[in-house]
Amino acid sequence: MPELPEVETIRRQLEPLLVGSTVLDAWAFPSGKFSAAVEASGATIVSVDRRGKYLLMGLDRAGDRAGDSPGVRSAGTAAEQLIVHLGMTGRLSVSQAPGAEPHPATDAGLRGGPRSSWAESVASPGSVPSDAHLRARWSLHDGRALSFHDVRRFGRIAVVPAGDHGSLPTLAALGPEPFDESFSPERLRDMVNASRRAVKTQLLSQRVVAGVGNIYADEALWRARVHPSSRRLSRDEAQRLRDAVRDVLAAGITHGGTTLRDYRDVSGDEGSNQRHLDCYGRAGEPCVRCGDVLRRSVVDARATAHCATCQRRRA
DNA sequence: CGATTTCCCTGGCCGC
DNA sequence: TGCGGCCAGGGAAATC
Repeated sequence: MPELPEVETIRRQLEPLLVGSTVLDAWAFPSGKFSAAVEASGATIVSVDRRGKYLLMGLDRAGDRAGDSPGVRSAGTAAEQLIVHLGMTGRLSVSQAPGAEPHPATDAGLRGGPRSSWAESVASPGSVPSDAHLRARWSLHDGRALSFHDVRRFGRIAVVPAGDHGSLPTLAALGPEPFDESFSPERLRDMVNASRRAVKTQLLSQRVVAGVGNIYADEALWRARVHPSSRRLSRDEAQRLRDAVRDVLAAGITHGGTTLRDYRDVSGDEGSNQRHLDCYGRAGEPCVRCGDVLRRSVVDARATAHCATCQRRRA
């Protein structure tokens, strides 16, 4: 379940691997969610950015600006964007040098065949994505390839004119980045109090702040001592919640993301933030702050944990 | 137009 | 061992 810290971890790894690479050819799984991947063929990746949980790769094509010399092109001038949302189980990986990995169409290393040196070098079996779940593959000019695997197909791929996000309404209406100045306690309080929806629902909506999913929402609310079903925030609560959202996301990035089951980074490695969770998934266990047993509930159709003692319901 | 509901997907796990 | 049933859940579309 990649949220902002997981996507940012992936972005940081992809940036040096992909910037300057040209897509020679592309393949997509036959589904409208992924078919746009082939539209990146022929383009050069000039930047790897992130907004909320969306990965945005700037694309430029030779001949887009006939007068430009190649060296003049820079990030921010991309004509198009390749947008990838990882959904629940999406994974991106970049193959090693040409020939270092078995071809997906072969069964080498799968059943009885010799295992690749790459597969042997990694610890967890889950770090090797199954070819059955390949959803898109971009062949690069130097023989490497960028692959997108997604077991449950909740992910999504789009190629759009730069900044034209009309086909992705959540991205188009995305709230501020959590570390941006504009994500202020005042804005958080105003938006939450202007709606009658539960504060956790608002955090998950992506409109109040970008990039928070179920894990980090529970963590932030617990840390800020705000009840997930609360519908109003005091000034103090808004200040605590704003700070807590930043704190838990920053910790998530520091620890390379949270791996509960599916999440892996570009190298196939797990994150370690799951060892630092205080609330998410801990219903029935004692609150590490006060000792009361964490309660389980459902908010916005999402499993929710909270401490009834620390997180008082206001309204 | 905002709020609410439904649907998309499949592997892992549980009970029988 | 096999199998039905249930759960996880972000975002888009449909509906209220």
